[in-house]
Amino acid sequence: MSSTLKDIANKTGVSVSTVSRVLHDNSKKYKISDETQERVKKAAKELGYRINTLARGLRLQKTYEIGLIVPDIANPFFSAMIKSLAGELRKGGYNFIVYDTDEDISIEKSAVKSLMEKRVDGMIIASVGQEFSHIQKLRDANVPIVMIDRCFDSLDIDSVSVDNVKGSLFAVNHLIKEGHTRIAFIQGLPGTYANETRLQGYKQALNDAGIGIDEHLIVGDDFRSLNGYLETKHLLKNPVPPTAIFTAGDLIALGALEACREHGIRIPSDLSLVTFDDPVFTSYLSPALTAIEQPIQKMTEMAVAMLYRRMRNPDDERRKILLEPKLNVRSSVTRLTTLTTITRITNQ
Amino acid sequence: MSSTLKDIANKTGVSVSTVSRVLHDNSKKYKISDETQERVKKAAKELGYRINTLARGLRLQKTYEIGLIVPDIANPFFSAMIKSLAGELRKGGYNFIVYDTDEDISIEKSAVKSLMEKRVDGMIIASVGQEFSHIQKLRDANVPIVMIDRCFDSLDIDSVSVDNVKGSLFAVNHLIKEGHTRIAFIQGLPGTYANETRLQGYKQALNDAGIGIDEHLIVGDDFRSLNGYLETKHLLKNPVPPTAIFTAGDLIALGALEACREHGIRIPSDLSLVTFDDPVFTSYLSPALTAIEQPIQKMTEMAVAMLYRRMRNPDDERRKILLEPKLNVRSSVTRLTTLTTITRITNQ
DNA sequence: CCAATCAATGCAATCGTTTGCACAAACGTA
DNA sequence: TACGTTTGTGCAAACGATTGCATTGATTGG
Repeated sequence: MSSTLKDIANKTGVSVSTVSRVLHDNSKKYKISDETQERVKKAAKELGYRINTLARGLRLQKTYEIGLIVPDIANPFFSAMIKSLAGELRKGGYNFIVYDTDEDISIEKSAVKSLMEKRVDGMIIASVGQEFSHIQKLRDANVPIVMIDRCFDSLDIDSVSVDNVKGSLFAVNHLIKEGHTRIAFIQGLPGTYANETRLQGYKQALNDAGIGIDEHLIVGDDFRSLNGYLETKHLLKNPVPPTAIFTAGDLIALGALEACREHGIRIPSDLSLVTFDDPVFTSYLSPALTAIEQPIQKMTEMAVAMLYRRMRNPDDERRKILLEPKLNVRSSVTRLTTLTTITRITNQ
Repeated sequence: MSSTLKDIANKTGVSVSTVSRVLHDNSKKYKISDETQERVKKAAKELGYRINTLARGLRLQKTYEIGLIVPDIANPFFSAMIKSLAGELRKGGYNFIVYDTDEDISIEKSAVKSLMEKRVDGMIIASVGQEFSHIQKLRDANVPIVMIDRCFDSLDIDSVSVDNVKGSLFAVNHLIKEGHTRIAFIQGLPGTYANETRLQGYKQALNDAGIGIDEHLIVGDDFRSLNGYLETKHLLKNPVPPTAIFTAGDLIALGALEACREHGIRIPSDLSLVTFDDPVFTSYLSPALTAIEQPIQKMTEMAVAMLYRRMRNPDDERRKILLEPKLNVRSSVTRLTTLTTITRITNQ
C-alpha cells in the first residue's frame, strides 16, 4: 500500500541510505548530488511515500509524541487546557495522545502504562490525585514529566498549578465581606490535590474571620455536576441553611444551579454562589457566576516550557510553580445585612 | 532503561521467541512448559518489562490506535463526543489519538497526513468540510474511516450524522408556530456540511410556511461565539430587526446571548432564540435555551461499530446513517401575536 | 526395533528507518 | 608521480517484537 524507502530505492536505482538522506536529512551534510536528489524526490512523490513513524521511533528511540492525562476531557476547564496545550506542543513539533481517566485512579495507572509502552517522549499529567506511586516510578525511570493543575505537594516533580489556597481565600473572603457567615463548601473528590488545597483555603478564610467551621456545611465527594445537584438539595433542607455556597469546581456549580432552579431558590436573592474555575460560559449563566479564574493559557505555556527543559536537561533541579488565581465578580452574590439574615432564619 | 525480550531471554537462558510466546501469546499453542513460563514471567516482572508498541506495530502492521479528528476540542459538543468515543473504543481494545483542526481545512489535511504516518488502524473524522480530496485519498488507500457529524453528501464513505435538515425544520417550525416570521439565521462556516444542511432546513421551513426568505437575515460565517456576538449586534441595528434568531451552533448562541445582554435585550420577551446543539449547560443558561439535541451517545456507538465493521470487512458497501434530532423546548422563545409585532415595529 | 508422533524450544527473517564506516572516483598539490 | 582530500554513494548493523520452519529428545504404535 504505502511505499517505503526501499521501493523508492528500487525505482531510482540508488541505495536505501541515499533515499533516506535525501528525504529526511539535511542532505547537504552528505553531499548528495542535485541530480540524485531530484530523482529521489520525484519518485517519492510518484509513489506517495509516507514515512513510517513506528520504524523511525524504533530506530531513534524518540517518537515526538507527548502523553497527556486528564481527569475529564468533557469538563470545559480541561478541554480548554488540552486545546491550549495542543497548540503549544505543536509549535515544538510534538504531537500528543490524550487519556481521559474519568477521575479514576486505576484508569490513570493504566494510562501511564500505555503511554510508557508507546514510548512517548514525555508526559503532562493532571492527576486524579489520591496516590502517586505510579508517577514516582515514571520519574525514577527518567521519563520527562510535568504535572499540571493537579499535583502533589509531597512529590518532588516539576509542576504548574494555580494557588488553590489563595483562590479559595479570594472566594470566601468575598462572601464574608458581603456579610455571609454560613457558607457551605461543596467539595470535589476528597484526597485530591485540588480538593484538599481548596478546602484548606476555605477553612483558613473562615478562621481568619473568626467564623467557626461547621462540619455539616462541608459536603460532597466528587467534581461532577450530579454531586453539586444532590448536595445542594441536601443543604437546602438544613433547618438553618447556608446563605452562600462555594463550590470546588465548575461542574459542581452547574449541579447546584439545577437544584436551586428545581426548588425555586433564586440566586443571588435567596442564596449566593461562588465557584472555583471559570470556563467560557460562566458569564452566560443565570445569573452570571462570580468565579475564580485560573490562567489556563499561562499554565499550559509554562507546563510545555518546563517539559522541554526537562527533556533537554534531565538532571536540573525540579520546580513547583504556583500561579495567581483571579476573582471575577459577577452577579451571583448578594450583600447580606444582619437584618436579612434574621428574617430569613425566622422564615424557615 | 526499559528492558526488552532479549534481556529476559538472557536472564532466563531461553530464547527470545520463547519469551515472546510466554508473555504475549496464548502460550498453550506452543506448549511451553509450566516451569519455563514461571521463570520467564518472574524475570519479566523483576526487570520491569514493558512491551514496545512501536516494534510490535512495525512487525504486525497494526497499531491498535484510531485517529480522531475534530474541528474544535473545546466545543462542548465535540468534547462530549470525544469522551464518548473514547469509551467505545476502549471497549474494543483500541486507543486513540486526537487532532484538533481549529476549523481549518489545512490543519485537517496535515492531521490526516500525520495519522497516516503513525499507521493508525482507522480514523473517525468530523471534518471541517469545504473539501474532501484528502479524505477521498484515504479511502482509496483503503484506510478504514468513518465520518461523524460532519460529512459529505457527495462522497461515498461510511458516515453517521444527525439529520440536520430535519433539525432546522424542527427549530424554525417551532418559531413559526409561535408566531414568528422575521427569523434570522446565524450561520457557521459556509461550505461545511453542517452549515449547508442546517441552512437548507431553515430555508425549507420558511418556504413551507409561505414566508419569503430575506437574505439580510442570513448572516455569519463561522461556528465560534465571536461570530454570534458580532452578527447579533448587527442584526439588532436592523431597522426592522428579527423577532427571533436561530443559530447554527451552541457557541454562536453563547455569543448571541452576550450581545443581547450588552444591549439590554431580554430573551425571550424582546427576542426569541433557538440553537442547534444542546450541550449539558444549555439548560443552565439565562434563560434556558430551546435547542436541537443531537444523540451523541448513539452517534458514537454507531460510528465505532461501523469502523470495526469496515476494518474487518473492507469491501462491504458503504453506509450513510442519519439520526433523528430532537427539539428541546425550554424558555427562550416567546409567543408572538400580530399585535405585539406591530407595536414593536412602530416602537423602532 | 524402527518409524511416526509429539512436546518444547530455538533460528532467523522480517517490519522500515537511520547512520557510522567504507570505498571508489575525481581532484588538487607538491 | 604519488599521495591526501573531497565528493557521492553503498553496506550492514542496529531498534524490539513476531512467527513459520526447523530441531531435538522422548514417547508410542505396530
